[in-house]
Amino acid sequence: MYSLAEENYIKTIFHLQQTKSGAVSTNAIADSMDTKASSATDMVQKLAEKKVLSYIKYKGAQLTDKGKKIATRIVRKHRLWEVFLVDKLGFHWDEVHEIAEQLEHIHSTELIKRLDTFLGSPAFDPHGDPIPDEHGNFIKTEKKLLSQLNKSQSGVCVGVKESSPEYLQYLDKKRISIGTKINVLGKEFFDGSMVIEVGRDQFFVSKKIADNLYVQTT
Amino acid sequence: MYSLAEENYIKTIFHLQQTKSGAVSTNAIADSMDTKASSATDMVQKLAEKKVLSYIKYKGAQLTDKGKKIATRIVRKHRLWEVFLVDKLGFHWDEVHEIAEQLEHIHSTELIKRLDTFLGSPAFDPHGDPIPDEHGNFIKTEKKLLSQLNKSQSGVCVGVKESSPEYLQYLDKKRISIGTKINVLGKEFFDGSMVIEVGRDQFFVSKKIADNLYVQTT
DNA sequence: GTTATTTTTTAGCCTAGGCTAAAAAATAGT
DNA sequence: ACTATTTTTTAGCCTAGGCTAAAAAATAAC
Repeated sequence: MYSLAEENYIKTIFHLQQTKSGAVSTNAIADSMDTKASSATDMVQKLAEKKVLSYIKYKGAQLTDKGKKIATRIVRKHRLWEVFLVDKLGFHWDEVHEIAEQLEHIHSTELIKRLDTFLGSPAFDPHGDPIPDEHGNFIKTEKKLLSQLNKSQSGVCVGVKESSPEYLQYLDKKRISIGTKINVLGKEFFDGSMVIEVGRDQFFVSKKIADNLYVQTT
Repeated sequence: MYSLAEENYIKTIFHLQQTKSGAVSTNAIADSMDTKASSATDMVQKLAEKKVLSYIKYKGAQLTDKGKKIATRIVRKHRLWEVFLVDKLGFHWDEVHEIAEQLEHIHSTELIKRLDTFLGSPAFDPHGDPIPDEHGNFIKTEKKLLSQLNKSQSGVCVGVKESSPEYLQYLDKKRISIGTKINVLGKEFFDGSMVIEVGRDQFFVSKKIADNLYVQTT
């Protein structure tokens, strides 16, 4: 059994090594956890002893298979609870992250098995992120960022990269959610901004907006 | 915000002062929490500073109104989650206590409000214990212990005093659950044992069994 | 290829919550 | 009422996880 602190470190390292390949630095861990590098070093050393990750001094940490398994279990729990909060309790997708952050640490495999069944074994969470199955397998999706599309291409919104309440509320205002079709009417190469069509509306989006929306192209 | 440890102490003290009136001793707290009296003393002193309880050295602790409010909120959460686990996820009533013990510490008033609505604002948990409302009010029930009934009296099972898996499984085997009608056919005053009728079955129960079953008499 | 700067680690300290052993207060036995 | 016993508290120590400041390694800059 792993402590709350250990689980949070494992999860953070897992997410960090998804984006950047190779070992993740103690500084990167500390930054994304709002703690100090010295604390991260301590914990990483402890987790290395427990064979959850491999760690080379001054080089960084990398989860072992054991560590990845622990991490995916936590991610699975987090995302299933998010589905519960949105689908069953009627929360809005921008409100659930913090609560799921706590729920993901409830220890009971039976609970998570039953929750999964209750929710109909969903494959994606409310933000469009895939939910790993019991064995830790993610569904592979070849999603692109909206910013990678060109003029007159189109895609269906499948998720967001950043899920801050501000961003999610922006999307809401523009009536963009999972499943929404988006047509790129124009793209400005100077700053990466776009004019897009959503339903009957046409409007301008900055590169920052387009950089954080995942779409599936057909 | 109170820490996990603090919440657990508050809850334990609340439950202890339900049964025995007056201040509860640090030893009693320690016993029912599987910890040492010295630890209980430390925590009780800390909670007294926070005005959660009043504490007189060598005399014991008593929750203040503030403390009782915190406690009932935890109890409300615990019992609502138990209803969720049984009603929605199909757990058996003897399996849910430990999981609810963890879920009761999730901090979000919005969550608990929505969970309550989702469950249809239940008044009792799966063990027959009343669920306090948002304001901390319990429904008053004048339930008796089965052992308090006499020959040819009868009652309806409304809850259990001890909820160990062993006991709950015993009740299950005998087909006794919330709502089951029980007739007392005979009572032995020497040892308090009884012969009772449940449905078509008639069988012997020891005082220990009868001492842990709450019934509502009509 | 030295020197300057940044990154990472170590050393030492702090708080929360435990524990043990000893001291002090309360209670019981005579 | 005075011991003996039990209960409760205190004192001092331990571990998990943090933090700061200093040291050490890695990287960048000439």
